[in-house]
Amino acid sequence: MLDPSSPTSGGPLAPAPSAPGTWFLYVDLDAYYVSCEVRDRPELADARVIVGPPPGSGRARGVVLSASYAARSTGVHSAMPAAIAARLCPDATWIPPDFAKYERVSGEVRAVLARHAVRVVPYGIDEAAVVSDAPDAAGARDRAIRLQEEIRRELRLPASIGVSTSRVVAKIASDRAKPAGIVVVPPDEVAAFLAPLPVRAIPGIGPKTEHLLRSKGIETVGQLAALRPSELGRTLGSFGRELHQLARGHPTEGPIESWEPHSRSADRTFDVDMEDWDPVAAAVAELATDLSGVLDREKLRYGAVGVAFRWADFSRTQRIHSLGGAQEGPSALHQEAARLARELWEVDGAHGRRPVRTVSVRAERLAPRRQQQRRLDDGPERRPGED
DNA sequence: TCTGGGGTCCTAGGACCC
DNA sequence: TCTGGGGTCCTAGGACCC
Repeated sequence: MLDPSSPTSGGPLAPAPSAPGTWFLYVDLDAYYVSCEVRDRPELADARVIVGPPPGSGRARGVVLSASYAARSTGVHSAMPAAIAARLCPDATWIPPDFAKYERVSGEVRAVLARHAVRVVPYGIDEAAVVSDAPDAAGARDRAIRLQEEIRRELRLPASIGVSTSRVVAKIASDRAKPAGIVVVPPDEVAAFLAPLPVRAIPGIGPKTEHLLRSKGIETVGQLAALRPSELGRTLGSFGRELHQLARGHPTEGPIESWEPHSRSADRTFDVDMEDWDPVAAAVAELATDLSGVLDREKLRYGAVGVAFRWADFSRTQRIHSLGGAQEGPSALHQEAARLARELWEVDGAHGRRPVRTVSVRAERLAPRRQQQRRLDDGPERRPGED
């Protein structure tokens, strides 16, 4: 339910307990997509820029992916519906996203980070934890200053950096460093640094948990620290206990482990909510084909297939089916996706009486394809010609 | 004037087995 | 004739993150 350290892509679940002298430099690129675009169009440097589907571009639905700080001053923020952003900031320059560019630049950033790191652990396209050895806080700060300067000079990108001896504290510090700053939190200052912050500053506390805590009169991390651990554990489970430790200045983090993807999915939102089965079925088939291509490229097998519908009222329903063993190739994916979608449509959607907004096809329980270890396979193997 | 696309983790109930 | 506890798998839903 509550997730203290959910990575987005390419990162491990939890970073390492620091060996003596180990510091985390948590690097967060400011307004990343916008900054990538401004790099190529310097005349927009201080302008109100929004990366997202330009209003009136034909994409009927969409959200702001990234907004420049000038645009944010009008109230625009990431994930805001594009139509609302257009009203708040009518003179914005809109730029359609170019994800290939953002991926490429992200790789360039990682290369720079690697020069200063024992290890670089990416968390999504625009964040990374740089694990670095430094004698003390001053040494770690010097390294952060050099890093930030190199990213600015060589890549023309602004970055904020949080520095501490735990990953989660470094991340929280990087948020406080925005834009383009550096915040260093030595280990003996963690509790004092966190105490005045709103509970939302902690990754894993979102709107729901914030509301729940507020209903108990808790608004700051310092107030969290003052609670009895059992109180927090009762309300928030295992996350509550970790939260309590963190609030008191003792972040608990597991070791960095090698990380493999657990699922891959493909989604499509229709321009208008669908009340007919045929276009829904066609979309499911296309998504299954796309997804199958992704799994092929990544040499992955899958052990379960899921389909989810987001309905016109924005609620979501999903169906997952376990295949009883790892499969590869498109046929099981197509077949199961079609069957599950039909079931959702007929049972949960009452044959179109609940129009569908978004369809999503997912492959789960991924495992690398293995050529040479058949004995160890725990599921049915597909042989040539079996389809 | 409404809400993308891609992910992770946790919880909980029921089935099933020993 | 009635009732254990433990473990695992499956499925659905919820919260959160970039």
